[in-house]
Amino acid sequence: MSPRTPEQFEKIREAKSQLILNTALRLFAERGFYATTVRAIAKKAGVSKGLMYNYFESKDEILLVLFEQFITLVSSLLDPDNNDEITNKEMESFFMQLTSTMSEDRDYWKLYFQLSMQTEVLELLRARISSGEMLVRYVQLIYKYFADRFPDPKQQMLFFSFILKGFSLQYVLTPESVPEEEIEPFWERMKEMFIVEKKYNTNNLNPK
Amino acid sequence: MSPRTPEQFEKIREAKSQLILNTALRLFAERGFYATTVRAIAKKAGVSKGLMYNYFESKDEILLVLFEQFITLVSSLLDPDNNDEITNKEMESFFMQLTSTMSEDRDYWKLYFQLSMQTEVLELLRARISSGEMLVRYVQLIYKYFADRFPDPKQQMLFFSFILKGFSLQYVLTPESVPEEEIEPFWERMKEMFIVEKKYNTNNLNPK
Amino acid sequence: MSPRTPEQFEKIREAKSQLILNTALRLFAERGFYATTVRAIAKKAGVSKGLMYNYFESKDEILLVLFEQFITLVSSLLDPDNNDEITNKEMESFFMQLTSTMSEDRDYWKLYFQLSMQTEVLELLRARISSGEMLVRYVQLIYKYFADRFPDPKQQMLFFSFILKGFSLQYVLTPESVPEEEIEPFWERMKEMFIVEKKYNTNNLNPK
Amino acid sequence: MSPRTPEQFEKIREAKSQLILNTALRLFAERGFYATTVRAIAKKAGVSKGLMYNYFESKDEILLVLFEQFITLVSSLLDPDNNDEITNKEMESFFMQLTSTMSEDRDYWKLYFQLSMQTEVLELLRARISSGEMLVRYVQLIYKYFADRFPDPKQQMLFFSFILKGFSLQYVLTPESVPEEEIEPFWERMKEMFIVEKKYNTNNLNPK
DNA sequence: AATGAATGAGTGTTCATTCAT
DNA sequence: TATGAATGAACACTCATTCAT
Repeated sequence: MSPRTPEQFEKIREAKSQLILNTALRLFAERGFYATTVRAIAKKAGVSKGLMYNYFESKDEILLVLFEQFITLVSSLLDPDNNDEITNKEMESFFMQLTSTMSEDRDYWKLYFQLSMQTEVLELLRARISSGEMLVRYVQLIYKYFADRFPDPKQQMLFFSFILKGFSLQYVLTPESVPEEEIEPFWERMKEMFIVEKKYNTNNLNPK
Repeated sequence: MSPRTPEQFEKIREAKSQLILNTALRLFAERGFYATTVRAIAKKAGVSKGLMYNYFESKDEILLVLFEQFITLVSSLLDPDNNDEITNKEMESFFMQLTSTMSEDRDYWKLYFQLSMQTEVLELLRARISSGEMLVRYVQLIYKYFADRFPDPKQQMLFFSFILKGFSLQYVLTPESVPEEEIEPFWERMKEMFIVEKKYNTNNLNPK
Repeated sequence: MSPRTPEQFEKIREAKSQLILNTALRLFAERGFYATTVRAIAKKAGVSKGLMYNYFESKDEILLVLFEQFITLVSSLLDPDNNDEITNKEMESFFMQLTSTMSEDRDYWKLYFQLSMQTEVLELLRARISSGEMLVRYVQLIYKYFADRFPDPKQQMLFFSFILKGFSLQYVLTPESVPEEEIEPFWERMKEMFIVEKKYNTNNLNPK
Repeated sequence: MSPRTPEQFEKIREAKSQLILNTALRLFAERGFYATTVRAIAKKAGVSKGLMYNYFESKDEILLVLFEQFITLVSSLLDPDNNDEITNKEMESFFMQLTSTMSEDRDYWKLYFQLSMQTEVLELLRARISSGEMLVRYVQLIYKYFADRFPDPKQQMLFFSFILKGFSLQYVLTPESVPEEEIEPFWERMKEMFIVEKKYNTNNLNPK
């Protein structure tokens, strides 16, 4: 048999790597990070424990990579065409995408919410996550959105974030508690509340 | 020397027991249940590992007792004078108490949110928690509140729960992200939205 | 109230001591030495753990004292009037007493058999038991009994000891497997086999 | 390098497994089950504590496997060619095998006797041992043997069991107390007593 | 690239024993 | 004399990680 080309090797590595990641994600979301053993991931993925360490340095690193994938996922949601400001259209599209990503990538979201409650795991990630600055940028953009439209932008933004957070949490963790037929009206209400004509045209990007 | 009286023993037990519970609560909230070792609790509480098992059957039981204390805490918040329905006044007072309990008993709430993300720990509790029915009762009461006031009670209640959940989460986990001066306006807005005159006077307690 | 006299104190001590011993014996026989905790003995005896150490140095010492009481019990069984030899009558009475002591003091016997299987516990006792020499004397007496009556005393004595050991074991540990009505015939058979006229009149006390 | 083949792994597992079992058996027989720590087994077997749990679920399971091996051992002794009845020849051969197995597999027998005195350990085994029915069958066969040969089969069988039990106990626990040269005559005597012509030809398998 | 046997530090838990009262 | 809170060494067991093959 002819030896595999380097490209083929790379492909195999890539596939195995994703297999392990996907399996780990499912188990982390299901049972929690601590309660999931490396052995369990290996077994479910159909590979040996040893092989996993060929792809990832540690259990922690698997989590880290998954978290980075999640950040990328979320980033793509938020990413507006125009980097200077978020338009009403973009906001509306963001609403729609949010519901769909939470359905499709529920495990990522479950994991995310799980982690956000556990300071000690977050520490582990924070040190190695480089996307911090990006988030700051988004917060600024969103603040501008509200500042352009409301006399009390901080209050509006806070309220907005509470609702989104609450919805996400409930929709991700206990989807059965959010009736299908109420989702559409919910977003309609959100649009009415927060998607309004731009009035103030500020350039101040800083919430403070 | 004469031995301690039973009352003295009871006093000692009560004090130590609370000391251990408080220490455990702080650590659980800080680091998470799994990441907190029995040794760490003992050390921080200034007692021996062995003594902890004199007071609690297991690490799990400590969690259980803390959870029960939390349930009691929450129950007292929700308990309306009149068991048949929640009045506007009671709802208003509930809003106020919520903020204060989340400040004062932040660790209980942190622990609660943590647990609500971790299915496997919840299982452990669910089997031994008897307060389930009580909660059902509350949900019914709250539903009646909305049914009495709004033409679309399910939507309102859902929206209401999203906001409360989002606020609680943010206020408990990252209080620094909720500016002090925005809290009062937030509750005002909540009152405007949800505390309105009773109109429909339904007797149907069931959301379905 | 007048203070107790030293004699009264002594009486109280004696009674408490026996209470603890009896309780321990029952539990040891029931559950085994290792599986019986000091706490369990204290609880069942209705005294505090601390008090037990007022009477006995350790859990091991309780066992030791019980074992010594057992040795005393057995000694009284074997003790013939005439120290020089065992008569037919004495042997017959020994048979009878054996059955009755095994009924009445079953717990002591159970404990004894338990210990005889556990080398490590025996070591503990052996070092502190002083009754060893006495037993040697008995073996010599019994050997003389057989030497006086049989041409093959060693074989007879061995057979005799097998049967007694087997009977005792079964009667003590699983009395329900020894039908009441078969006990009398069993001893009759033993008498026929081993209680015979003295023939050889040896003075040789040594089996070898 | 290429990984080991499954066969190689199986071989390693088998060897290690037996190594651990043998070491455990020796220590259990020597010191008793409770007094033997997992650490001690690991140390003596020259493996790590952790590895033992790769092969056995628990210390209890090691005991269970050893007990099952013992049951298999004993079964092979008792198993007559003809399942309907035990012949004189089979009984004679049983006598011979008994002595040899007790010499060769003394540790198994020591462990067995130890366990039969300790109710609490037995409970552990009883729940998981499936060989109970087989033993009932043997008892029936042996009863038939006596019923076919003696007018008082129950008495004979009882006597028989006492002697065997007594002999076994003494031979296993204190072999030095059973002189080599007396063993042959002992079995001769047993043969004379219990191996006789078949007379009654009963079909009743039940002792009652 | 791939395996799983092997490790050992760490976990929750037990229990005989001590000691302040 | 009497109590039970308190200790800590020891226990059975777990699991991320390493490594010979």
